[in-house]
Amino acid sequence: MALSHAIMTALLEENLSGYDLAKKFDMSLGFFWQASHQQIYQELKKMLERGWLSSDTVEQAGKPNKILYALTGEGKSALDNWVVAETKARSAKEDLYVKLYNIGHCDPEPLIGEIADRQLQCQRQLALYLKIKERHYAEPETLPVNRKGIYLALSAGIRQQQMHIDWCDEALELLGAVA
Amino acid sequence: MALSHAIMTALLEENLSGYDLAKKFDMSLGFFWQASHQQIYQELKKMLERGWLSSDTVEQAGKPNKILYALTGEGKSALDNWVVAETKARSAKEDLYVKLYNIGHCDPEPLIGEIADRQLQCQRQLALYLKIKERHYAEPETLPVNRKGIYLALSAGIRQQQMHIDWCDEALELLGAVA
DNA sequence: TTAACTTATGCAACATTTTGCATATTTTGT
DNA sequence: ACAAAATATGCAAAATGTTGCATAAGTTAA
Repeated sequence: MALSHAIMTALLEENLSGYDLAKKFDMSLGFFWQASHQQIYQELKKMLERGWLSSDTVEQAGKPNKILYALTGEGKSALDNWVVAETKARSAKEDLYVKLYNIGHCDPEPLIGEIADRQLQCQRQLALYLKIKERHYAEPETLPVNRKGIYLALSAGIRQQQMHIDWCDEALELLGAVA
Repeated sequence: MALSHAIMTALLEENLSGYDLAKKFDMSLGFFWQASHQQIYQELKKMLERGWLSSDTVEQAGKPNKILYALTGEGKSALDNWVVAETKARSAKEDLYVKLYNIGHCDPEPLIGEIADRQLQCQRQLALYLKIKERHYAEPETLPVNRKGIYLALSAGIRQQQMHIDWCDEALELLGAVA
C-alpha cells in the first residue's frame, strides 16, 4: 500500500472529493508524493470497497455534484499501522545520474543543458518552499506537534532542492560549462 | 523506458549476464537505480526481441552456463536518444515525509525511531561512498570524461546522504528525541 | 454566442514493479 | 556424506502507475 495511505493522510483533517485530492496532490502533500487524478479516482473506489473510507454525494449550486470522502475507523487503523511499520527506503530512480554514466560515450552537450535546466527548476521550487516557510513555519519550535511534522517535511524539501542546486554547480563546473 | 536504459548503460563497457547485472544493480549503478533479478531477466528478454541486445551462451567449467548480453548498434542508438532526450523529474515518493503529516494523530515514538534508524543507514552508506571517492575519485578534475560522469553520480550520492543525515538531526531535535 | 477554461468524474489499455515461487549446478563448510 | 551458500535462470500473479480518451455542467471573457 502506498497511495492509499497518502490519501488517508490528506483526509485526516478534512473531508475531500477526488478533485480536491488531485489538487492537494499538486502541492503540499504532492511535493513528496505525486499522483494523477485518474490514479486517485481509481484508488478511492478501491478504498471504499475495503471500508477505509465512507462517501457522501454533495449537490452543489452552480457546479457539478461532488463526492466527499471521509476516513472511517477502519481506515484510521490501517493508516496508524502503516505509520508505525518500518518503511523500506525506496530506490532513488534518478534518470539523470544514470545518464551521467553515458557521458564518455555520447555528445555531452544535451546532458549539460539538462543539468542547467534542472538547476533552474530547483531554484524556482526552492523559492516557493522558502516563501511557505517564511509565512507559516518561521518558528518551528513554537508549533503544535502536527504542524511540526509538516514543517519537517517542508524542511526536507528545502534541503533537497538546495543540495541539488549545489550539485548542479559542481557538475556544470567539472564538465566545463562554466568558464 | 527506464530499466532497459540502465541495463544498456551497464553494458557500455563490458558484456554481462543477467546474474552479473543483478549484482551490478546491487552496487554502483544500483545506488541510483535499483532492480531485482526477476525484473532484469524479464527486461533482457524483451530487449533481445527488440534487437537492442545480442546474446551468447557461455559454457563454464565448474558453474552453470550463463548467457552473456551485448549492446547492438540499434541498442546504442536507442540509448543515445534517451540520454539526449529530456527526462521529466520523477516524484520523490518518500514514505517518511508523508508519515510526518500523521505525527499529531498517532504515537510519535515509532516514527522517531524510524528517523533514527534512517540516520544510521545513511551514515553507513555515506562512509561507503566516501571510501569509494577517496580510492578512485580523489581528484575529479584530472579524470577522463566518462569517469567524470561516474564521479558526479557518486558526488550526488554523497550530498544526498549528507543532507539526509543533517535533516535527521533537525527532526530528532525538534521532536524532542535529543535532550 | 461561441470558444476556452474550470470543476468534476470516470474507463481502458498499457507499462512497470513487486512478490513469491521453481529449478539446477557447483562450491564450501561440518 | 550432508547441508548450506553461491551461481545462474526463469514463470506467474498481483499491485502500481501512466497515458490517452470520454463525459458533463458551469463560468468567463472576447
